[in-house]
Amino acid sequence: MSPGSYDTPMEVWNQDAVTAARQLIGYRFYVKLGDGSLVGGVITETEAYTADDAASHTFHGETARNSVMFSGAGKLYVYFTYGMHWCANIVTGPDRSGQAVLLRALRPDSGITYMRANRKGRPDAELVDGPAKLCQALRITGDDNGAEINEGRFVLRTPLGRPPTVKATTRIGIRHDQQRLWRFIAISCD
DNA sequence: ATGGGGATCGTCT
DNA sequence: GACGATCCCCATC
Repeated sequence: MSPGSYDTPMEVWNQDAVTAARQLIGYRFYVKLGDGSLVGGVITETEAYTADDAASHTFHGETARNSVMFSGAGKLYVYFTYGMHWCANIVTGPDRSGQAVLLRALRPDSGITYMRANRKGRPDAELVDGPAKLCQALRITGDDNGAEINEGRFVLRTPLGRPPTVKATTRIGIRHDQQRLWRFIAISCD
């Protein structure tokens, strides 16, 4: 695949979560600040969650918390966990199928100063190397649950360089369906 | 370098 | 009432 031939962000999130999670590695995710500047970087780690997957919030059907995952692709699903952490997902297609891609890590390329301020005292290598750290660095909270990507303050863009090599492994922190290799990690990435 | 446990509260049974 | 799609600190090697 040559530069310029990437699927658009909308084409990516309209697919099922597993396909989208793999493809999103190398895409770029940002929050737009009030002054128009971007904070974020290259997506280097994702996980897929589907409705027939016991590890997913949607496995037991629609509830108040997970309703955004059933409300159409291209939105942000943000949930609160362990009494203190936020985690962010991109809802994928098919619409209303209860699927999403957890954003687990970025390689920062914009707004480092903002991320350092939100992750005070942490070395640069630990600014956005986990799902809750990512939300902390970009100040994503429950207020952002349901936000439409590329229509408001959240920006998803195609890769700049060559597509990365991607490795699939077991997902982190789950008890059920550990045999599914639905965690995707960038090995080499431009 | 690696591993165990505490923090902390919304969500669902 | 139990447990989590986690992180951080501290102990130990």
